[in-house]
Amino acid sequence: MGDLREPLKDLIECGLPQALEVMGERWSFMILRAGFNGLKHFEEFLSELGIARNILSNRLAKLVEHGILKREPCADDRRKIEYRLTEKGFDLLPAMLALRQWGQKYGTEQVIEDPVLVDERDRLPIGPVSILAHDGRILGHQDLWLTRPADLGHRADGSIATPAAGLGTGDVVDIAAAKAAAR
Amino acid sequence: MGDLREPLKDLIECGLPQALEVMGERWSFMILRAGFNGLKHFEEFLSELGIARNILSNRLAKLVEHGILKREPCADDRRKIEYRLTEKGFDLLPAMLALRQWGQKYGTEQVIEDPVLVDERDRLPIGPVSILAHDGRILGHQDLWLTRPADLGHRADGSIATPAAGLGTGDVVDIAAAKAAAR
DNA sequence: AGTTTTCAGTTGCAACTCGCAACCTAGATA
DNA sequence: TATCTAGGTTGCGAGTTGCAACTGAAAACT
Repeated sequence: MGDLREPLKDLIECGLPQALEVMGERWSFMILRAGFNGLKHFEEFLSELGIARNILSNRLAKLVEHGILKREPCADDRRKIEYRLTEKGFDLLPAMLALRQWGQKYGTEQVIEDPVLVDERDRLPIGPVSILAHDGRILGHQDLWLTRPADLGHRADGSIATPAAGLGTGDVVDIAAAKAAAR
Repeated sequence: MGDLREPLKDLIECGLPQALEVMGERWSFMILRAGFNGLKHFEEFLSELGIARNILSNRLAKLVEHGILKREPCADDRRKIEYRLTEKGFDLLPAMLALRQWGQKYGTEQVIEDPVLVDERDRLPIGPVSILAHDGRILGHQDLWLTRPADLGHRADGSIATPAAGLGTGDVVDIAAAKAAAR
């Protein structure tokens, strides 16, 4: 497949484009979810997702290529191939859950989650996926600031501080100001 | 393994497909990120992202339609239109950050994050986006299980409990087993 | 052994989406 | 008035998706 198009990758000032390169594809997250649910074989994914064969083949290959799934021939039946999550794949769980929780919160159709995801220790439902401070406090978007590495640990003193929830474009410090100055 | 596997249920049992309906589109997350960075106007998104005009127009309309952005004519210049994040849009921050952190962790190219996202209170970098238990403990994928709502709060006793961390399909599968198999 | 079924694909083709460039319209600016 | 600017829309070629049919090898029946 000739990739004449990878504009996303050009904006490599944060990890987002890198993540989207793989997971931004149409079925990637659904396949990942199926993987978390324990599906391993081609035909399982096929009937579970209702995806076209060629697309599934292509997506699985891409996920394997990017190290999110491992492709291994089955021991007992050598026609079968097992697609299993790698550690890299498992590390997508927070992202997937966050997306899922968001979809659930705002989805039009009221989703009655028949099987509920719980903490195995006390069997109580898990809380929302959260952004944590270094000391474990839960942060909201109001609590986030953009700083240069050099300024780490220094409190804002009026001129250095950035009243913006910037998230990694590579813009210097104050994004709004930079934009304003640019015209 | 799961012999209790129930007939495959619809995929719509979890919020993921709902979330992907909007955010699964090719540029949605990049536009969202730009929104978090304070960009508001069409031409700003255009030059920041390098996206085609028609696609940007289409994506913005879809994001507005889904209530992630608000479209409001500018007061001072009536040609201009402001696209601003709604609360629903801001609620995507954990998902976006989780994705970004994953991309940063595994990205091929070493991203030197020049501006770092920090907790505004102490200006220390934020921690990883995490799955929390109801009491605030950070959970890994080993700690997650799938239960029926009726069984909430009851410890596993061998027959009722479901040793699974399925994430919405209704399948009953052990995520720990999947993880063990992954290596 | 010979036939059939299952698994994991590949190929061909129609429909759709993307990206680029050009064009359009209302509102500012000179 | 003419021109510029912001935010689109339209047309076209290329790329992507989905469906159905075909392949090839390894099990499973007969």
